[in-house]
Amino acid sequence: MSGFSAPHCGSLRASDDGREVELYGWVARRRDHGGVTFIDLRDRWGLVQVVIRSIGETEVRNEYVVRVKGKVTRRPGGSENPKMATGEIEVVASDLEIISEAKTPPFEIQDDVNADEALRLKYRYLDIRRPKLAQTLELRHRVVQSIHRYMDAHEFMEVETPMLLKGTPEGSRDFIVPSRLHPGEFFALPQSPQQLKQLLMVAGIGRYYQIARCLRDEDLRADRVVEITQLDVEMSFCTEEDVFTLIEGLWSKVWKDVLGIEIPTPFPRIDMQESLLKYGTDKPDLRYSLEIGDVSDALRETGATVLRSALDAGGVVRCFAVPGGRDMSRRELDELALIAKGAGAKGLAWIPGPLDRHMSEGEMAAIKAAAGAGADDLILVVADRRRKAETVMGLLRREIARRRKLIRHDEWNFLWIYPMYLFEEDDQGKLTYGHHPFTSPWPEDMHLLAERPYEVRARAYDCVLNGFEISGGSIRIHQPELQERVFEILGMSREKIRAQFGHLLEAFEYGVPPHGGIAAGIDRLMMAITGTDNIRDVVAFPKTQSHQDLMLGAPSPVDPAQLAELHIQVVPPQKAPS
RNA sequence: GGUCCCGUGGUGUAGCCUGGCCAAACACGCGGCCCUGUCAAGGCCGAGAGCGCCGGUUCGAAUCCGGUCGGGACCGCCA
Repeated sequence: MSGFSAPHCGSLRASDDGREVELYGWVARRRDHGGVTFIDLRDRWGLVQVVIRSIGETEVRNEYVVRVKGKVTRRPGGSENPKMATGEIEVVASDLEIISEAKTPPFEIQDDVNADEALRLKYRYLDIRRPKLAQTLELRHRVVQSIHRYMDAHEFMEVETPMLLKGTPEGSRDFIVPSRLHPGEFFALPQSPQQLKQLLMVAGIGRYYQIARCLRDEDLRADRVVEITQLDVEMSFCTEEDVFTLIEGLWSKVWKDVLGIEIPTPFPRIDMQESLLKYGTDKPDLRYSLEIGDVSDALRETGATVLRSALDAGGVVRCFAVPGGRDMSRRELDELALIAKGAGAKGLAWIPGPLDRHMSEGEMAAIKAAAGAGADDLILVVADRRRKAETVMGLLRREIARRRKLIRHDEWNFLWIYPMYLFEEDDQGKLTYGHHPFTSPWPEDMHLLAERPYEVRARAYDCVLNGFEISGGSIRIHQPELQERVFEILGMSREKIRAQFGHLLEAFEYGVPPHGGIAAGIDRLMMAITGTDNIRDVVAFPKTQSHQDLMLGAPSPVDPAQLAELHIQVVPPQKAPS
């Protein structure tokens, strides 16, 4: 018998009683009682207890790989272990062979051990032996399989797109790959198959999907990795309502398949601007309320100079109530202020607090009303430029929810951010696109394009789950005249457009169907499903914040000959004089 | 590009603020011995770090200061 046909350690049950088996696995734990020794044998499917009595020397240690022959037996009455899935039975060994010995691992292979993450990443193959991580990977597999079944059932065709693409100066920074055959020229790795999927629509595929790897050379966060996996979808002759229905159906199916849970559809929709105002983010977590209010107008004449000066500079004053927050210590408030300052705020005010005596009764009442504050509540107040105030309030709102345990953890809170807006203001106050330059405006807002572009709604949408942006997309522009107008408003030159999007625009001259789509980040989806706030928990081999693979030791220098072949010369960074 | 947090045996922590009582403590793990029903097995014994690295202050540094490396969180960035 080989290990392939052998039963799994973790799969044995009382119904296997009496069965002669051969098991392969790792020694998870050993309990030596002198005359009898118990071994918990582990494989991907779980643990089973092996009983060893008088079969000679059994010098097995933790993490040894062994083969055990024996008989599945019901445990003696009273010695069943209800904490183990295999706890009703045990395997009485008749033979044990050590296949491979093992050094003591650098950390204990146990779910509750909280070893340093760098160490876990270096020995990721040991980390994955921990049942929790192995189960997360399996869950991820089942989610992806469910997605494939659903997309296939709806007649979407999976088409693979190239990994070596043309670079784009727009959007995220590209990872580039040198061309050996074309000195000085480079490919770019895909940030997403965006243009290719639109070309597939021109090609008449109609319904396309792909579970695609995408790479973005940007600085990392707790919910961002360099190499992301996304479900990429595009379809022809569709409206946003079709996309909503498709994706709501998809998540319903996945939740039912994988978690056995019915989720209610359709999902609620929230206007992007409303989300930024009320929740301080474009991906609100509505498993807790803590709604933010604006009190800018009520404080125009206030005597509280810190607030007044922010307003005079064109900023806003925002606030929200911390339920029962009057019990917060000065120390805790200082910590919150530190968080606010860390996010770039000038400061944090609270009521009741030192600012009270500079404000009129009317102003205080307005703030209490806007925050919806009760008698025991404390109100947090931030005054700053609008975007900064939103960021800071969003951050504080999340922090308060965590600290005061206001999150309803049993809830799956799906929602659409819709509508979004076609244009945004960049740091220099210049107009730029909100989603991407092919996003279609709302037909009824066309008259605003020239005069009030910021008010033009976009046929773009994000799907948010428990505060994670799990997908986003849009209906694309397919009319050349409209596309040209949008480029014009964005101030893009004809040459720039030709160089970057020429192939797409040319394709559109050969009969383009109206089309739209969406991309869903599988990594963030898995974060929401598993309830982790660390994206590395749902990736088999993640990189660090500084893009390093601690296990492989990548990136690493390459041989000069290899560089020469690629016509590349390395210029070491200049160390700045200190 | 910026701000902040962390770095003590194999692992996780305590000690650091308020320098000497620390040739560093506790738990787990590891090694040996005992033990026929444990399952975080138990009992006894034992080994294992000079406190990420470099430099400074001091009679004296894990503890204070500067730099540096590594990890993490956040702002910017991520169409």
